[in-house]
Amino acid sequence: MSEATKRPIEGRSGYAGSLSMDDNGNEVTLCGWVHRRRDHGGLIFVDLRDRGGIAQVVFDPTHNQELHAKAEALRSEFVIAVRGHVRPRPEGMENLKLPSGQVEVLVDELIVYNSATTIPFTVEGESEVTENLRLKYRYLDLRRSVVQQRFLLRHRIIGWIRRVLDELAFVDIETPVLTSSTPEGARDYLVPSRLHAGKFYALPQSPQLFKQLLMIAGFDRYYQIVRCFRDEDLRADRQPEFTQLDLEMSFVTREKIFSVIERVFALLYKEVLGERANLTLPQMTYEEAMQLYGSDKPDRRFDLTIANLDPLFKQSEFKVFRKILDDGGTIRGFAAPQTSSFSRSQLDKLVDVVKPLGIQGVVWVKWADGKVQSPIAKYLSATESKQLVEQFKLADNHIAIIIAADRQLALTALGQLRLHFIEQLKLAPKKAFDLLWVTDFPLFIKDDADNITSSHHPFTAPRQEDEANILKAPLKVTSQAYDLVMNGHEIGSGSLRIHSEELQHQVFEVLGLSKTEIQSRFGFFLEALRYGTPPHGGIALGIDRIVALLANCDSIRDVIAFPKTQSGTCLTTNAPSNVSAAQLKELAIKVLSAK
RNA sequence: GGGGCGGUAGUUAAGUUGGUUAUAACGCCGGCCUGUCACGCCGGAGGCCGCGGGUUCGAGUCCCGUCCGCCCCGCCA
Repeated sequence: MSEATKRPIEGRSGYAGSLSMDDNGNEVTLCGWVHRRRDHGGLIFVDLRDRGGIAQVVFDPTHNQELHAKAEALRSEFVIAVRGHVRPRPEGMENLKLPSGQVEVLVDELIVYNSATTIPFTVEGESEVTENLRLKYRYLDLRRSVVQQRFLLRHRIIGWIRRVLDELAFVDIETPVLTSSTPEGARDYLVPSRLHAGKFYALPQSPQLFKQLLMIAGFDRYYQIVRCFRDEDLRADRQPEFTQLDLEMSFVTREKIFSVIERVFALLYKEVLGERANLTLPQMTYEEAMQLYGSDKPDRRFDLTIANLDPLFKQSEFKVFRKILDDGGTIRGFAAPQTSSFSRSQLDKLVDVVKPLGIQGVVWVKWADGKVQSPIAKYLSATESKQLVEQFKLADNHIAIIIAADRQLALTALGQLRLHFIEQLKLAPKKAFDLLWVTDFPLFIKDDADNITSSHHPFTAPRQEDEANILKAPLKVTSQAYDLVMNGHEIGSGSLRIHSEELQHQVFEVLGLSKTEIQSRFGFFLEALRYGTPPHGGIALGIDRIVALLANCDSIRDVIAFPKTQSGTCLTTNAPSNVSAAQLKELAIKVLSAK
């Protein structure tokens, strides 16, 4: 038994990373992991790591022979505590890379709480380890400083959100996780009910109806940072369970809701950028966004906006373009600086991205050596070429992409190509973050099977002037829905809600629900609307996406402690897993096939 | 459901037209070293080349299937 274990160390005096000259001469106790050991035969240096960072601790045989011998057995990731005195490093031996690099701790006591076998990958730095290994050993991955920083940021972001909303008199209320299926469009996760054989709970895709009921109850301002579930295929920005800031307000205008969110983001910007941001975010209608960016979530950090070329080609001799126009189609395009040089065939290939959309007529035009180069160059008149160059302000070696097609198709395709070119040409964004509101979405859209569905969700209010047209011309109705868009990602979505039973019933009718269906699924809600429902509205923000963007991560997996893989499994725990026959029997469930 | 990329020591990668004993770096183990901080020097161990089949005298390499991971389309308001 060493001296140390006879006199147990009682708690740490602080975090390793925060040691500085202010602690000079003080006795400190540090607890953590052996980050690295440098054994000089004589002196042994150990980088002790904890949540706060790293401090160098020194074992000197001339100071304590026994302790030095003990330190020789230390290895990476051993869990230790040391007590010792802080002293300045010798002249010229300071480590400027380390915040605590001015000082070190000469150790008087050492406890080894636990050894560690060689870990699968190093905790040090931003080592490139494949993600499946990182996820299998996520608890080791989470020891790494860069990874830890993201979760500390996430914690601070959520802290700011709660403080702002608390200040604005919002009430945090929890809603059920075991609930009934609500029509958010996505597939539900189902939970079998043991007490009601054959019946299922659904995990919430959002607490939509509950928060509206809370408005009817009179809470006036509600929020919740809440887990939501959607059983759909995964992506870099989509996980089956994700965290939402869900909020709802009564007696409110759209602008009031915007201002609450803008206040939140002012603080988040300050947290991340250290600067106070503009409190009023720009707004753009859905229509404008589609026209200029070919997307309802425009990435305005880049120019390359889409232009309408109909007037230019109105009188064109080029039959292909003329025919499209005569058939009620449109000709649109955007221009891009060609930062790297692409050959004809490379340009042809770049444009292939939109083939799956069914676009045939994608045409590139390159301005080089004072003339227009393009597969269709010979069909264009001199005036048309000249106007094209002028309209797009084409400088040398710039390119323009033109699509002639049905309006919706042309815009969506150009929107995709625009993003594709930004990526391929490695264009630099104009700023780090761009936030805006996209407003005035259509209330309904047609799906592939030509059915009418809600473009937001069925509880979204139409514009007041459109209310009368709901049943007559539903597809022409504009909603009071809005999205919050950051750097081309939808990070929030909300609306003013319907608060009249009659209107709500009409919307269900438009969606093709029968009277019985409406009654059985939403009867409770329609009834609730009868008992004095205030006008209300709200929004839900995707916390994972926001944190990922602010932390400059490519995937929301990087800001979720234990995320799922693309096939929905958890590599740390191996979920989902088999259950016993007894469990299934209890739930009255028979599994038809299993892998 | 579909398209693309990847899987080789503990880790990250290289591995040519199929050809002797599958390389390197880091890590690991042992030795030496009193001012290092990516410590240094010397030595050593370490392989189901994702898995299964096929072609071949011979497969990490070619073919088929399959599993896992990632990106995307569909899907997800």
